[in-house]
Formats: sequence, structure tokens, C-alpha cells
Amino acid sequence: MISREKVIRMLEDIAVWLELAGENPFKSRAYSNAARSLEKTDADLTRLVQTGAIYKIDGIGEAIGKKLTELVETGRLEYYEKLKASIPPGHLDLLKIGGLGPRKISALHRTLGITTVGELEYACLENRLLDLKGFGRKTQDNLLIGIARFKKYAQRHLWDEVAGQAEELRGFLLALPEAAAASLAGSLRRGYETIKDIDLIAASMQPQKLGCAFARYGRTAAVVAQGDTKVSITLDSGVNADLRIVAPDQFPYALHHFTGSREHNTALRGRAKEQGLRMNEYGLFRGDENIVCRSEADIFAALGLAYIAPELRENRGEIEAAEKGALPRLVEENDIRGIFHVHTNYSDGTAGLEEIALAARQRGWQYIGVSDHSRSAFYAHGLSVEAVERQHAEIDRLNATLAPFHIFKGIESDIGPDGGLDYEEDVLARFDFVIAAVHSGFGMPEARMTNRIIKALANPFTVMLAHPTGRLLLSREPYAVDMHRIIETAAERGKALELNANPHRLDLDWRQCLSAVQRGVKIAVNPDAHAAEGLEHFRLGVKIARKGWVTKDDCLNCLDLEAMKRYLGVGRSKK
DNA sequence: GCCGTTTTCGGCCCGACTGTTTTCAGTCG
Repeated sequence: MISREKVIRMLEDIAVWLELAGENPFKSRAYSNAARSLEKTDADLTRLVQTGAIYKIDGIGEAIGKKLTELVETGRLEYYEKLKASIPPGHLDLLKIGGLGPRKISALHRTLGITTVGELEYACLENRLLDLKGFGRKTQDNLLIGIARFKKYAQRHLWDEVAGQAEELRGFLLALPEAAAASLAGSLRRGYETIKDIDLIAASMQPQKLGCAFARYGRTAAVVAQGDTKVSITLDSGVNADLRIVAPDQFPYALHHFTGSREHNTALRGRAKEQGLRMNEYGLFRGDENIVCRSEADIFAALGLAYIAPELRENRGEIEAAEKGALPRLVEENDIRGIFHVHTNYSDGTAGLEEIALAARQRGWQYIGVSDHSRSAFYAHGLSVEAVERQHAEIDRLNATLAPFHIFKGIESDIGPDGGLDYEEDVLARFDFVIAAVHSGFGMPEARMTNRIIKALANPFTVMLAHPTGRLLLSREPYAVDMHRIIETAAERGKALELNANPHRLDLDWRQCLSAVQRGVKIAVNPDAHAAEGLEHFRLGVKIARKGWVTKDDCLNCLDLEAMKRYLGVGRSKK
């Protein structure tokens, strides 16, 4: 049976391919819209098709409905295959080159037969773009720059890689006398897991002066574009930064507009339009009259909505919830009472037990859950039974001296190919908690992988599932697994899912977090720290948890020490 | 391709910037 995620991906592919094929852009958007609608629907796809309810979903009409029916019934889609075959594979790469969009790619293909980045580069070097209608010397030069950049920096960046640079840049702006205000915006502010570039908004009465100063930032490697209100630069790190400058009274509107997401903005504009209003980055208008807003909260209020936190602005139901006053009270960093999934030098961590415990206590936490690798993780010096015993003895000594701070005894147990945990029951019984984790056999077919994980989750000793999808951002795809069944099992068995806060993982994916918490599954925000500094990852974890609609009550490690002892005790009594 | 108290056609969010034009198309966010 075809998974919903797969169907959504296919619709998104079709949208991109249609653009490249030079189709009506609104047709392409219709497929994107359908994908987004499907993303928001929780009901079972097969059922929707069987009952015909699929046609009731917003954005799904006759044509797309029929295609979904074919997909569900046969697992394939002829239209998809044919369209895919008609797109030269290199065109997807061409789309990633700055200044090249579907229309120019289409023109290049039509006139010069260009299908790949390499061919385009060669054509530029031979000056073959000079005489093309709509192209010229400048375009050709810019494309060569774009190609060079594509080769060097094609990929997106991890949030963590970019956030520090962005903060520095904001600090630089704020220190300039021309800047009345400055804020991060875009995906960085929303806590998106990967970042294309840094978006900054500034308020100033002297936009040109501020723009010039920005372009001269000490770490600027190149100025990509410079106008009266917008400046784009490339930093020496290779990351692009865009600055938009508005008048101080326009700042809240611009901040909201450029924080996005595009989908959230589109939906909000539609709502404004229904109310006879028009909104853009400069204001919220009824006719010619601007409705004065001094903050983003004022803008939402003017639209009859509660304030929506930036992390939630992905058009996944936040606007409807804000209308009904049903937005969650999102978890905050200060709500965290302790941290699980920390490695020590017993396995592959660099810090000793005491060092990491003291670092956690220093942060004001009441407890820490140590979980080194289990014995079959040879690559990470997984713990033998003897090593487990030594570690437990040291934890007992530390707990006696550090009280009331508490160290919970845990293990990150590998899940075997058949779903078994890594030690005999009498050893497992000595831990306060077990985090079950897949570290091998990533290529398993979906059904086998899902059953394997479900079996591990169902094990009475398992308290939580580590990095549920196994993805490594920008490098390794998630393994094939039916997350709906995993979430269902976790809900039935009272098991927690980890939100691994390592910047390379951020796994559980925030898109799946909401459906987990809706089913009452607890989310553990875990830093997966391999050194004392690694504890800091919990901040990004909290941001991503917020993005996944996680409240304090949904977050396992917001429990205080006594409640956590009871919780883990309850877990044990189930065996 | 979708949608409809602007309802079966004609819209579909919208503004800035660049480069190629001589009034606008393409791209981007």
C-alpha cells in the first residue's frame, strides 16, 4: 500500500515538473495546493478514496482526485511516470541556479538544447547566450557566477550552522546609527530545520545609507544585489543574507511578511481579503487607509486572531486554531526540568559522568538520563554487561553526593534486525530507562522496518524510541518506515518518542510531531549529547518541538524529578 | 487544475529587483 507521504511527495514532484514543462503556473500550483491539503488531512488515504470523500478535500477536484484513486488502487500513476520521463533530469539542477527559472530553462532547452548545468556552462563560455532573445551579456555573466555558486554551495545549510552568523549580522545592524530596529526573519526565525539564506528586516529613516553599510559588512564576500530597500550579500562562509529595509512604522508588517512561510502568508492574505482588507509588507489596508499595528500581535488581532508564534507559521492549521483561541501554549526552554539521551566516556562521549552531571545541574536541571550505546554498537564502544555494572556503581556514588540532583540509569539499546533489544532481560531490568534505537539495517523494506521498530517499542523495558526516522539532514534520507503505525503503537503502549535535538537530526520530524501529540504521545526533547557542550542542543530541540505544536504537558522532560521517578516506575510495572 | 452569494469562465498574492527592453518579462521571496 502506498504511503500518504509518498503520495504528497509525488504531487509536489508533479508541481515542479509542470513548471519546468512550461505549463500554466496555476496548474502547477494546483498540485502544490493539493499536496498541502493532503498533508493537513489526518484521515486514511485509502478510505478517503473508497468513500469518495477525497473529492471533498479542498484543492482536490476531478483530475487530481482521479489520479489519487489510480495511485491508491494500483500503487502507480501513469501520468507521473510519463511526465517524469519527459523532463531532462538535469533541469532540476538548473532550477537551483540563481536567476534561472522554469521559463528561461525552457527557452535554453528550446533554442540551444541545453539539459544540464555542464552544458549551460559550456554554452556561456562560448558566448552562445548573447544573441538569445531575453538574454544578454549580463545574464550570461551572472549565470556563470550562479553555476560556480551552485557547484560550491548547492545545498542548504543546517539551522545551527547559520544561526550564529545571523545573530552576529543582526548585532552589526543594530549597532549602526541608521537602524531603528532589526530582526531575523524567514525560515531561520520559524525554526525550519534547514536554511537557504539569512533573512533580515530593518527599520530605518535612511534606508540607502543603511543598505550601503550592510553591503560593507566585514564578512561580505560579494554583493549580489543592491537596491533602495533591498540588499543581498554573500558572506565569506558562502551563506547568502538578504536585508529588507522599511520605515519604522512599517516594521511589524514587514517582519510578519518576511517571516513567512509563504503558505502562511498566502492563507492570511486570503483571510484579510475575505474581511475586505489587503495586506502586504507595508501595511494592512482597508481601501487606502492603513490599520495601525505596532506589533505582529496587533496585526493578528486586527484579523481576529490570537498571536501565532513564528514556529507555527506553516499553514498547518495555526490560523484556524488562532481564530478559535485553540492555539497550544507551546513548551519553552524554561519548562525543561531534565534531559535524557546523554553519552559519556563509557561509550563514545568525551565527558565523564560527573562532568556531564555537573554541567546539567549548572543549567538548573533536576536530573539527567545517561544512555550510552549498548554492546552491539562496536563502532561506539558499546557497553559490556561489566561496563554497565561499573557505570551503575559510579552513578550510585554520584547520586549520593549530588542529591537532590539525580542521574537516571539508561541505555541507548540497538534494535536488532528482528526488533530485539541488546541485553538479556535481567540486565535490561537494571536500567531506569531504555531508549531503543535503529543503528543498522537502514535499507530494510518499509514493512519489515516498521514491524521491527514496533516490536522494540512494545518491549516492556523500552521507554522511548530514539531518532524515529533515522534521517541525517542534508546527507542521509530517513529509512522507510510507516510513522503512523509507529505513532499509533507509541500511543497504545504509553511510550515516548524522542525529538533528537542534534542539529543534524531534528528527528522526530516536526511535521509528524503534531499527530503524535494529538494522540497523547509524550515527546522527549533529547540533546543526544556526546560532550558537555552538546547539552546546548536542547535549545534547538525546544524550538523544533514548538514547531511541532508540543506543549509543556506533551513534553516528557518537563516533568519534575518526583513526577519523572513515578513515570519511569510506571513504565517498569508494565512488564 | 481548482473554484464559485463575483458560480461554468476567468480569476488564482503581490511587490522588488535585474536585465533587456523602450514598456516589460522573468525571477525571487
